[in-house]
Amino acid sequence: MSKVSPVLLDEQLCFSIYSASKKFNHFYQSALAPFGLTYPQYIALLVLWEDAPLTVHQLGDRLELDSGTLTPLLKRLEKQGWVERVRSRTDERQVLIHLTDMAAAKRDEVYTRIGQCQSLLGMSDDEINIMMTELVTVKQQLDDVSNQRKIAKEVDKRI
Amino acid sequence: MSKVSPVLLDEQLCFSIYSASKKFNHFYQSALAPFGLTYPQYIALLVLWEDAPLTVHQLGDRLELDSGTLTPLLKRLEKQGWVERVRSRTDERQVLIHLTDMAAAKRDEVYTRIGQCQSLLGMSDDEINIMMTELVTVKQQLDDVSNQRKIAKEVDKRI
DNA sequence: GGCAATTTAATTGTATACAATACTCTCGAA
DNA sequence: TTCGAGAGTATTGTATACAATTAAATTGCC
Repeated sequence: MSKVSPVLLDEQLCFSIYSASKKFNHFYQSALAPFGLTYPQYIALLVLWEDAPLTVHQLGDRLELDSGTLTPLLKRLEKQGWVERVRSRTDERQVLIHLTDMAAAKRDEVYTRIGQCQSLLGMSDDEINIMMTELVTVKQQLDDVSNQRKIAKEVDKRI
Repeated sequence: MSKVSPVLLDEQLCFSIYSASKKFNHFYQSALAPFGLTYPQYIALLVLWEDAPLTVHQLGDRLELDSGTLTPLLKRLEKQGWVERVRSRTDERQVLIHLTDMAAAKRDEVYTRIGQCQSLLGMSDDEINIMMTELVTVKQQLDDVSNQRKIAKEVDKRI
């Protein structure tokens, strides 16, 4: 006759994170309005500004996104003039994502804009680092759990 | 001749949160697989289990979602037998979301399942509370900034 | 060298999100 | 009382996400 404890939305870490993620999305959408970029488009450009060209797969590794999401996203970025998608000649399976001259030219403008908008949040580097460290731990736990399940499934298959 | 500081993906709090949110989504999808629920469907049910019936608007306030997202989501929950959407008789504009008997009957089963899966994460209540407190602060900052912009726009209009 | 297994992108189908708009319904003021 | 403003929901259009499948290219193994 054990009583089940209720699950209350306001006590769920997942919902805090889900909600914060949506707010950040909105914040960046609005910060990047002068450039017409969405948040996922922006982080794709961030990675490319660090190290272009990259294959779709490499970009997906950094962003934790697959080709189902990236292919249409990159086509939109291409249409807007930020990137070029070029089929690799050494390996015809791969598509290399290059930055255009416009993207290179606008990089510092975007960096500056982001810096200004982030300063509005009034968070210290310390506060940010503490949260990121905690988030790394949570994400690691989530990965571990899902890997355990995958391994369990794999083991089941082989029996 | 001031140099613009680069914006590196791995140093962005937004990306940590975005990525954690996706992992949580996946974690719950998998935890709730026996019930065929997605994460957003699950949190809608959580709110309804706390306090049904609710109007679409009231549910949206709790979940921070609008009718554009909730209407189709609730139709899917209805099709799967979790809720009933009933046009209010006292105010024909409103639609009341009621839980079905099946939803009431399965509540404790879902609560139990979630409790078991969360325990796999191995996080203490303290750790969770600390993170949630920090997230509240971040979200408040994000709200403040976007409200400031809204007010600024409003002021501009009136000039 | 030849072919099965693997790798890489693209495609398909389903489910969020959300801005903008449309459509009812309600309520309050002239 | 009636009409216009506002509220509540649904719809439309665009952009993610991601599982599952497809298609083409490459690699590995004999």
